[in-house]
Amino acid sequence: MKTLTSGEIAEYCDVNLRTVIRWIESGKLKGFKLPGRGNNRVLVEDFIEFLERHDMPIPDALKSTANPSILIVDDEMPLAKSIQRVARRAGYESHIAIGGFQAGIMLSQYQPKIMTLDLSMPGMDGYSVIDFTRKQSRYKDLKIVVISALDHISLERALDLGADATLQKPFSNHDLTMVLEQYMSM
Amino acid sequence: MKTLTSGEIAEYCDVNLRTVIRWIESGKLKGFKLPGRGNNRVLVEDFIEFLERHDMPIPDALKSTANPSILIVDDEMPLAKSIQRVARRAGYESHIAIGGFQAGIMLSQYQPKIMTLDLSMPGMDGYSVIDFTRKQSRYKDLKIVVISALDHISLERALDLGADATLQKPFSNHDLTMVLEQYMSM
DNA sequence: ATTAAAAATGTCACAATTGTCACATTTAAT
DNA sequence: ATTAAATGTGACAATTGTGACATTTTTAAT
Repeated sequence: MKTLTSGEIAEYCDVNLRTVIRWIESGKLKGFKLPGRGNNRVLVEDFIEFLERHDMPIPDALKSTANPSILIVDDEMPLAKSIQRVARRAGYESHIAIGGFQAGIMLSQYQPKIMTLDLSMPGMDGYSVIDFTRKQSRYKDLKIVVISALDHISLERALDLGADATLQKPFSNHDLTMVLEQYMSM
Repeated sequence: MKTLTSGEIAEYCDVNLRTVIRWIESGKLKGFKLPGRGNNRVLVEDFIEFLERHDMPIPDALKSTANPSILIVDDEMPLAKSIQRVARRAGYESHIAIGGFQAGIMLSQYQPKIMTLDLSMPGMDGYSVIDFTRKQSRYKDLKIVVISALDHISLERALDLGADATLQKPFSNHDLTMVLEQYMSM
């Protein structure tokens, strides 16, 4: 639960400390007060939300602290491993989730930049995963890469629900690398 | 009677340890001292009361105590709703997750005190959910109540994997209430 | 364009709170 | 029992909040 002081925010925004305090007092910037004399603290996420709401630039120092990772959701271990190999060769850290439950837990745990999702997992509705994720504002920046052997119509539907890209099986390592690189650099 | 050290509180509040000790000394935060040199300890409930009194954010890890809730994992909406009714009558807040992915996300989001889990969900391996959850230290205090129409052997296996209680379908509202009350009061 | 009023931001000094540091001591872990 | 990690303390440094007022920027009307 990282927080920022009014002074730090003042510096980030290149603005006077007095002004930051006024933003907080007027409710424009959500914050809370320490019990002492009421020194202000702001959650980083609230500050970022504030910056985005006002189209203000986000300081590099606040852009996702952890090194960005990829979450591979697939119940076929060999395929998952293969995707992981490609990711590693491209220089990215990744984690494998077998099944929906693990995927949900690991998604919130690792806050990955990209989630690759196998649509044709037995007994797991990939569409609802996409749909549910997209309705959570917390994951609005997550890139969803759908992987599937299904037909064109199915991939289209995934895109409609909010997937960012699709890869039809079988796909080349090169294609996968391209997609990963594209989104990891965003 | 879980307690927190001054250091843990400092971390939760993203504040210096010195400051936490001052809060305690000035009576703003209720605590007590160990016999040794007087190292400080604070009851979780006192800490939460303190946070609420000052409109400070409550760390995820403490949500299960601050706002105890029940996560109902079931893909049969009628049954899920019925469990929710029982929970509400007993005075507990609850959320329904349809499918494993939602369950995973909502588990980390709400940090519930209890998770009811339908073992016989099509295409979702309830056992692996139990197993995976139990291996995460984060959820070591989560109570897992398995609900199923399966035979005794299956329920036994769930317990072996780490479930805390089982309810065989059909179950009475009374039995469910008993189980919920037992764990919610822990 | 010009101008005046309104709103937002900056300045300054002082007091209160919070952070830092080194070191002794206690807890926790092995 | 031994060792590593966490905690308490005092003195002092740095940051922060506040009120009153000066400046700047925005808005609206002419």
